[in-house]
Amino acid sequence: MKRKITLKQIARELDVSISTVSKALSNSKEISEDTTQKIQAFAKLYNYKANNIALSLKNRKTKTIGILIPEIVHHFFSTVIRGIERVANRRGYNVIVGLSNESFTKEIINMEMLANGSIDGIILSISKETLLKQDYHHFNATINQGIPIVMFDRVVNEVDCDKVIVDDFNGAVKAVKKLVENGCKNIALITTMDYVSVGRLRTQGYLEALGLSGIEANSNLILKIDDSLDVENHLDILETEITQFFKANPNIDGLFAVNELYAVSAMKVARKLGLTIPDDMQVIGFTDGVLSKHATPSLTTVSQHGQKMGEQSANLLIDRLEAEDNDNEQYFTNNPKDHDFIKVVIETEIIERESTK
Amino acid sequence: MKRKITLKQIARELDVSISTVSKALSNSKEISEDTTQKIQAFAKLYNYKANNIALSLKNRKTKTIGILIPEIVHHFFSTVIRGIERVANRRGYNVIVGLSNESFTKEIINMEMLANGSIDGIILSISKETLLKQDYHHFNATINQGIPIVMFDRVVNEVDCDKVIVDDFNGAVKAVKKLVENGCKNIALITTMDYVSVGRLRTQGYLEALGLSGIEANSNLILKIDDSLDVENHLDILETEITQFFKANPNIDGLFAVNELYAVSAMKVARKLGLTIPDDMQVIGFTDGVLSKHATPSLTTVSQHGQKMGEQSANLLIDRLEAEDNDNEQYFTNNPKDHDFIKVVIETEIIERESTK
DNA sequence: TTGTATGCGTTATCAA
DNA sequence: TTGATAACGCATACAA
Repeated sequence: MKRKITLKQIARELDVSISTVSKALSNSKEISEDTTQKIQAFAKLYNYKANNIALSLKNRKTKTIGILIPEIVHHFFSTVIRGIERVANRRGYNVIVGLSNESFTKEIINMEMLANGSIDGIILSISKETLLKQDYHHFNATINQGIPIVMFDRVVNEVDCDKVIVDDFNGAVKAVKKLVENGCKNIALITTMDYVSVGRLRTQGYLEALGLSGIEANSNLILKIDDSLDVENHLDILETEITQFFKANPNIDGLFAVNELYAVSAMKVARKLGLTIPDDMQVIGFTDGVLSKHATPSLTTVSQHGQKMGEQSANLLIDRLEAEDNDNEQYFTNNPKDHDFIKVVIETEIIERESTK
Repeated sequence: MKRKITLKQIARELDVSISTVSKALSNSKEISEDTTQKIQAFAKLYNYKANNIALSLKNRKTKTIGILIPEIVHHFFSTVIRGIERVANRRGYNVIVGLSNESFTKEIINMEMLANGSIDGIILSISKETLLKQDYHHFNATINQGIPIVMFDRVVNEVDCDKVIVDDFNGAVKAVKKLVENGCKNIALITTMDYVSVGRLRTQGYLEALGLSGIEANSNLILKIDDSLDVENHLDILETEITQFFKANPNIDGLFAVNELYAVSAMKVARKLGLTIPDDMQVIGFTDGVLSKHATPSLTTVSQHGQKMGEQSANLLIDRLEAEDNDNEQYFTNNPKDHDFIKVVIETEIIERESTK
C-alpha cells in the first residue's frame, strides 16, 4: 500500500527543497523550466494531489459547505440537496450533510460539529422542534463566528441571513382560486400546526383566496394535523383523522392540502368513502414529488421547485463566501453590506393533473 | 464578529504557554488544579472548541466518512444515507456526500476529491456507467492509498472490499414463488439491462423460481428496459413499452418487477387496458418505498431494507477504520486480515399489500 | 533560480 | 508543574 505522496517526499526524492516543488507544481515562473518539468513529471507519475486538510488549515477555508436539514428521506429535501450539490461542485465546493431529524438538540450538535472548522458556510432548513421552541441562538452564534448561513423553505425572521423561500402564500392563493374557478363551493383545507411557517403561510393563502372570491371561511372545513410527535402509526392516525373530517363535512367538493402526503391520503380516504375524484371532489396539493406524479388519480400540485431552491441557496452562499475573500477588512467591521441580506422568493406554478377538472 | 478562539489566544490572554492550555483542557494531571480551573473557565466562557481541521491534520484522520452514490432523489438511496448517518454520528463521525449522477467521470472526480484527505473511508454504490464500462481502477486506486471502501447494493467482484447487499436472488425467488402459489400461470418479468448486477440477480431469481415450480420460462414474458440514457420523457417511454408488452401478451396474470417504479407504472398501464389488480393480474415489486405504500392499489413488495444496509455499511467501515488504529503495523504489511473482506447479505422479506391476493 | 523560515491550530515529547 | 519545540502538509515572504 502506497500512502499518498507529499511535497516533502517529492522534494527529498528529487533532491530539491519543498518550496521549489510547491512552486514548480503551481507553474510559478520563478522556477526554471528544467526543474519544473522534472518535478511535474515526477508528481504526475506518483499521482500527487495536494492534501485538502493541509490546504484548509493554511487557507482558513475548507471549500466545503454544510447542509443541515430535518430529514433526508423526503423527496423535497433530497431535491434541494441535489440542487445544492450541483452548483457547489460546479463552483469547486464539496458538500457535507447533517440531519437534525426534526430535533432541536441534534440541530445544535450538528451545527457545532460543522461550525468547528469543517465548513465555510451552512445551508439549512429549520427543524420543527426549533420552530416550536422559537430558540434560534445557535444560528446567531454561528453567524457571529463569521460563518454565513442561508436558510431555505423553513425560515424565520429572527435570524439575519440570506433566505430562499417559495411563495407559499401566493401558491396557496393560486391553488384555491383554481378550485373556485373549477366550480367548487365548499373548499376544505388540510394543514399543519401553525408553528411551521410554511403551513401558516399556506393557510393564510387559503383564507385570502376565499376572501377574494367572496366565500366565507368556515373553520369546520379546516383540518390541522399535529405531526410533531413522529409516531410509528402516523399514517393510520392521519387517515383516521381525515375520515372523520370528511364524514363530518360531506359537502366538501374541493380540497387544498399543504403537502402531497396529506393530499394523497385524502384521495385514498375519499375513494374509500365512495367519492370519485375529481367528479365529487377536486384535490390540489403542495410540493411536486413522486407521490403526486404516480398517485391515482395523479395529483394536481403547486410545485415547490426544490432543486431550484437548492441551486439558489448555494449560489447565494458561495457568492457571499467569495465576496468576503475580496474586501475582507471592510466587510467585517460595520460595513452596511453586512446587513444587506437577500431574500429570494421562488415563484410557484400549478401543475395540472387528473385530480382537478 | 468574534472569530473562533484558539489555544494561542487563550494562552496569551492568560499568560501561560500554549501547551499548558492544551493539557489543561484535556484534564492532564500534569497541570495544577488552579491553572486547570482558570483555563477551563476561560475556555468555557469563550466557548472554545478545538478546530477540526487542525486535529485532522495532526491525527491524520478526519473522522468523517464519504458517501458516493449515483443519485440522491431516490427513496432507496436516501434511506441508506439516513442509516449511514445514524451510526456514523453515534460513533463520532461526520458524513460527506458526493453524487455520481450515474456518470463514470463524475464518480472518479468525486472519489479523488474525497480521497484527497477529506475522509477516512468511503461507502459507495457503483454508477451505471461504471458498471457498463467495467472499469474499476479508481476503486482499487483509493483502496491502495489506504482508504477502505465499503460497497452496497451495486457491488462488483473485481474489487476487494467489504460489501453489503440484499439477497436479490432469493428475494426474487420468494416473490415469484408467491405469485405461483397465488395461482398465476403466466408470470411476466420487467427488469433492467443485465449489466446492473441487481437486475441480473433478480432476473436469475425469477428464472430459478419458475424452474422450481416446473414452469417453463418464456422469453416473450420478459421485458428488459434500457434506462441507461436518462432522457426527459423516460416515463412516457416506459409506459409505452409496457403497453406494447401487455398487448403482445394478453395472457399475463402475474408480474414481477425489479423496482417499484416499473411495478407502479405497470399497474397504471394495466388499469388503462381495463385490467383489475389483483384480480386479473397480481403484481409484486422490489424495494419498498413511498410509491409502493401509496400506490393504488398499494403494492406488494420485496423490501430492500435501505436503512439497515446503510447502518451495516457504516459499522463495517468504522470497524475497519478503528481496527487500523490498533494493530497498525501488522495490518498493513501482508497480514492475512487484509484480505478478510466481509460480505453482509441482508435478508429480504415480502411485504404483502393489495396488489396480490 | 533556488532555498529558508514562518504560520495555519493541535498534540506529544522532552527539557526546565 | 510548566514551557519550548517539533510535526502534520502546504504556501509564501523573504533571503541567498
